[in-house]
Amino acid sequence: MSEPRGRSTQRHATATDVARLAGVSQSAVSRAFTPGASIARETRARVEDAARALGYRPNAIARSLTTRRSRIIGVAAAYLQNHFYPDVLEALSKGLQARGYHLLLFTPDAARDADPLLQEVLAWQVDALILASTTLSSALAGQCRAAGIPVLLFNRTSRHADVSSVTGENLRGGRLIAEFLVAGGHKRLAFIAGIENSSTSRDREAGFTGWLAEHGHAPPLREVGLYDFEAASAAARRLLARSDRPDAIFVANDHMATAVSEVARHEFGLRIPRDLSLVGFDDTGPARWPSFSLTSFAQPLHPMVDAAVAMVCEMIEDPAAPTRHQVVPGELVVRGSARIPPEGCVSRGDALVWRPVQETVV
Amino acid sequence: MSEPRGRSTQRHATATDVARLAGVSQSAVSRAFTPGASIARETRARVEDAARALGYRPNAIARSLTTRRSRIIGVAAAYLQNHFYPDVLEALSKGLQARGYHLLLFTPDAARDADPLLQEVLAWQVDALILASTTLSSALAGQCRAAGIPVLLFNRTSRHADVSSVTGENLRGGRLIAEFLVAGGHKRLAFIAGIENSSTSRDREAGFTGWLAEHGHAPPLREVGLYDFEAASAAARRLLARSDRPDAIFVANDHMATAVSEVARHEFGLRIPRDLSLVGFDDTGPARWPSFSLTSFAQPLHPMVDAAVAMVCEMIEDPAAPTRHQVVPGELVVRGSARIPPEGCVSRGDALVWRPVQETVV
DNA sequence: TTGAAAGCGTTACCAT
DNA sequence: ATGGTAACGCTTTCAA
Repeated sequence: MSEPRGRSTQRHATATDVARLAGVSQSAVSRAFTPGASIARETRARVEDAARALGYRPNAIARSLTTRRSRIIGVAAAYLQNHFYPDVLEALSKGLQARGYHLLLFTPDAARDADPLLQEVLAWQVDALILASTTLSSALAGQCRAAGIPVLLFNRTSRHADVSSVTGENLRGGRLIAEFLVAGGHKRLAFIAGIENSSTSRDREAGFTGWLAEHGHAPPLREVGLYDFEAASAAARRLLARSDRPDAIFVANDHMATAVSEVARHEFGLRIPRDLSLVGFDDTGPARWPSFSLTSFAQPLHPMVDAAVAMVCEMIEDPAAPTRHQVVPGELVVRGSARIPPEGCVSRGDALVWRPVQETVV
Repeated sequence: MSEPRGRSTQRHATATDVARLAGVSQSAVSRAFTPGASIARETRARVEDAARALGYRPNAIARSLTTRRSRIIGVAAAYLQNHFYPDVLEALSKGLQARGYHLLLFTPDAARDADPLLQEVLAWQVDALILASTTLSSALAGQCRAAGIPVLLFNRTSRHADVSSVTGENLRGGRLIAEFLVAGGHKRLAFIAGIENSSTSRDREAGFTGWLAEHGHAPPLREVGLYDFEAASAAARRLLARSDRPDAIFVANDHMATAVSEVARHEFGLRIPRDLSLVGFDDTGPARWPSFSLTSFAQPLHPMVDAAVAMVCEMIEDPAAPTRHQVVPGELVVRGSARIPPEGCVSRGDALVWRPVQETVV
């Protein structure tokens, strides 16, 4: 071991090493690894041989420094307990990897405030940032935009900052669910919200209560479940312990809806949907299992992720592009957790969905 | 906009800009942002003011290039459907972020083979790689080690490559479950494996069948569930349709165990644990909900993640450190999905765990 | 098509 | 304690 400075015996081969071995210039090596570059067929072959021999791979970090594009996309995610997000993360990662991007994970720590997270995001020169966390203040989004980093909100929007977003049909879903429950003959409706100031929960609620109000129904009872399993369980307990217990609950997402289902059946001995109808939102994970068989407004994963990938790439290509709010259509998937109205169900693929004869358009 | 070349109006401030404004050298700026550097209190203050004024943050990419440490840790994850992994990912990310590392996500695509993934991992100069995917061949681990990158296997081991790992007590868990089921008076046992050649499934099975053999019991029936919800459901159907239907099934993880529970109750009308006992492994997610109330050998998330974080950091500090296989102790959490033996249950915290009077040591 | 050379934004090593 | 300067490994002009 006569190496004077290497901390590891394994010194990575660099483009210069390859150039020396191939008998070409270092620039030629760079060209050999640049898709559209002008290089002679034979030169490329020589470089490739040498590279193989040395186990050379272009250093992505160095490349990022010169190209000023990191090909890294930051993703701030939390609440991975909610099954929707891991699925999103996996699909996003695959989609972006196919386009040569990688996801750098930022996990907001409730203990620390958002600022250090912002600093880290900025430090890493991410090409874009995807916010898939309801928790994170929209302030972060605004600051990144201000710093010139394209930001995409996934499954949420922001009314303060002017930031692009991909969401499901939160408003329409809420309306449809109201109509569905009323058509099912329910008399005492309730809503369990997620986090109060999250756009997703607000929109779903607005659709729900909006439709009810427009059609002369009493406003629903209301509790807050904070998108959390335990908090949603507690909300359910409060609701179900009332003397005027609701006969139908719309829960702002499936994750909380499964909690409500558990409490209703196992703690209150209620039969679903005989004693209580339950409708969720997302149509993911355990909600589909027979034990829950949840009627739920679907947020179609792949269309949403595809839209997100396309938008992110577009924003990177053209940072000046105008903000867009893409809403991906879903449908109300009917299963066994809520009483089924006499009319309006049509089978679609392997699922049953509900389509009111004449949907009231907002 | 007279800027001739900027693609974005927002050009990031560099250390040179800050130096100019603060009236110091660029080296001084670097020192101001380097924790242990020797710099006068007053100089640092001047630099900090200037930095604040310009919105300056050291460029992590450039830093990585000179320090030859990216402070990025690659994590290859898949099967995020299994609730255990999202939890792991979130905890790992938090733990590493606290130590100044970030996770770069690599999602193996079943369609492509592992080689491009390796190339990408290498290109990114990750400081270490955590493999938290049962799918990925251990070949990847070996190649990374060969390239001088510290590799840590999480929730799996490899017998081919000489790679460090953090796992739960797969072997002991399997043995304990065998003992538990026999003590519960079950006569016809079955095992549902994950992926055949995954160390995790193999070890759990080896513990299970090993104990049975040592104590003169017939070998269990066996099916393969591939760690997949649908495949596990199918395995359960095959098992439960037999004329000599098992009276207890040990399923290699909770994710599959919930599938088995669904099939047993909803398709076969079996009552659990009266007609069938079920034991899983992991003690995560839906398994804890009343609907499943799964008896399961716990893999304690935080101890495992803490161990992983510590080991990764250690490996980065000292790449020559010997391989270590850390086994994090767990215990058999007793709930309602399996008949409870007359003796051996002790309450521990808010859970009931099973401790045979005199555990047979391997 | 090719090679030389100038960055990219840092850190690290020198002298001072 | 400080400033000058040489890397780090690459892409990208610019001439040839």
